[in-house]
Amino acid sequence: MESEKKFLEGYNIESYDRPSVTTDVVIYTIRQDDSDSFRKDPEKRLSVLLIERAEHPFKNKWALPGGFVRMDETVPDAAIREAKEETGVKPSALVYTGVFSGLSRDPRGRIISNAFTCILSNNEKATAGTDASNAGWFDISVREEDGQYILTLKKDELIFTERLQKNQDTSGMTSYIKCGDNSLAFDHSEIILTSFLQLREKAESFGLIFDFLPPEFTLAELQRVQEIITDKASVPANFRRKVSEYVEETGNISGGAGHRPAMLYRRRVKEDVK
Amino acid sequence: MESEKKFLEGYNIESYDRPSVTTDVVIYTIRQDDSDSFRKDPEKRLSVLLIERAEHPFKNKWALPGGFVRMDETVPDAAIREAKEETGVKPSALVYTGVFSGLSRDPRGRIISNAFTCILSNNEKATAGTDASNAGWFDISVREEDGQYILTLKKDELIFTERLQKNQDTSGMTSYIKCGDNSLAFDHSEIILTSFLQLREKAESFGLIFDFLPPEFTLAELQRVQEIITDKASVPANFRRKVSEYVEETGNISGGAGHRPAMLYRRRVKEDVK
DNA sequence: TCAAAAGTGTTGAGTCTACACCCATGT
DNA sequence: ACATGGGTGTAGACTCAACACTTTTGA
Repeated sequence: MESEKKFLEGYNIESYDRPSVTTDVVIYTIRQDDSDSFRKDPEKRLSVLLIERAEHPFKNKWALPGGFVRMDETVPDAAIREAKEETGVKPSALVYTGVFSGLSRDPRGRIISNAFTCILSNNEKATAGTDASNAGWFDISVREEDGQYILTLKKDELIFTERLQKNQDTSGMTSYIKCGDNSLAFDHSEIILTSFLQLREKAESFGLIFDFLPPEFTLAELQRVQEIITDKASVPANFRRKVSEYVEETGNISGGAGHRPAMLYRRRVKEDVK
Repeated sequence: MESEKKFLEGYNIESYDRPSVTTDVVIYTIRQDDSDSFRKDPEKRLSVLLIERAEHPFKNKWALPGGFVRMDETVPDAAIREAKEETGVKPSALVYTGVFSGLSRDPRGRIISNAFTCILSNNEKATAGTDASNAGWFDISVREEDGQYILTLKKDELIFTERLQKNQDTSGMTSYIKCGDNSLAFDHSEIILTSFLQLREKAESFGLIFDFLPPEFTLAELQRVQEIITDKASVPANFRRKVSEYVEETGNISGGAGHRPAMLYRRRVKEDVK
């Protein structure tokens, strides 16, 4: 097409006002304390990676890993790059979370962020943070109280609590609006809540829970992951029956844990015909 | 914070290379033919709004409504504006669909699009297109054939067929890749497929189907909407029982069709305690 | 020996599907 | 009258939560 070629030669995209684009990543993992009893499973907690900002804006506040999307990478690639930079590990389960584009979400100017959720399996030993930045895992919990969500992030003595109000605009878009002041940078508490609610919903139907574990795992480990995320206990006998359609036996046996060894399973790849 | 203020004064966001941001909107409605029998329900079809591009790039190709996000509006607001411009009506059910950020998706340069799905209730009489643009409703259907999705869009004699391959990258992001040449502009066939699969999944669990109908409707109408989208028939007796938790009676009665009048229902607002 | 977890079996409640059947209407 | 959609009832299949019970290990 000759005329299209000519059009493109005359077209300069730089000549229009436009926003900047960043990506932010909510990285989850499950951490455990050292065991107190030799037999008992150590307590495990769902955690999110945050970074203490070394530079303005929001200097010294904690924020999600993230940054500007480069000209030569897609948005998901940028998210993977950010996650790898902060943990040293390529995350699994990159899931799209949403756009965050409030007009004053960033004091530097008009910046639109595309947020992703991803998961680090607990056998990868991630190095939280680079030399340049101070990073840390925060235990996350969310509870609902008269229509508001209360998000709590906790790392040792550092505790952030944010109240967020669910909002449906006239077109049916749902978003979450902070009540009160920032304890996290930007609108990151909204991003984290959005991401967490997505994660919890998927985990209830056995989605994303496999990504927290190594390729081979016991059903009890898998059940524990689901329970930690959804905050709902289930009966082992029932869990193993419901999950059976998603897993298959490896033939290997776990051992060395003060009790009867368990069959190791792997995730079932395809939807096999029944 | 004095130092933050100073930082921001020295910060010029314009000095960085950055992509442009657009939004594209997949607008659905359900259309019906004129009735052939006085009694029988007219046949209904799910349709998507497309616009024939008047300008380069992709001049004379059909594309989704969309455009650049302005500096003074959020991304969802831009989507609502675009939808209103092309239909004259404010759409309901704006749902986030995804980011599309392939490096060469737009010949004008690096452009990232955030796509939305929205729905026009069939009682609004939308005026497809503005004076400036040629717009039209295309019947949409998707079928699966040995692992590929086949998307068909049809308006009178105009028929577009696109084959798309499901792709999971190593991080678990799923996307759909066109096989063969473009019959639609940009990567819009991928956006439409992504949107449609989301719509169908939600419709199966009674999501989004209400937005195709006026505020008061009969259960048969609602059932028809679900059947059109999911392409699965259900038994009326069972449908009405399953849907009962999402609706409530209005007390009004429909009439004037060649058969027994039906109770009109509305969407139930809250999750009432049982 | 025994605490802890692995794993199987069973029962009763509830849900879902398919089908049979009657109702009300406008032409 | 009758085709068409509105609406209720129900038997059998299936699913699921809860609980009882046996097995196997390492210290």
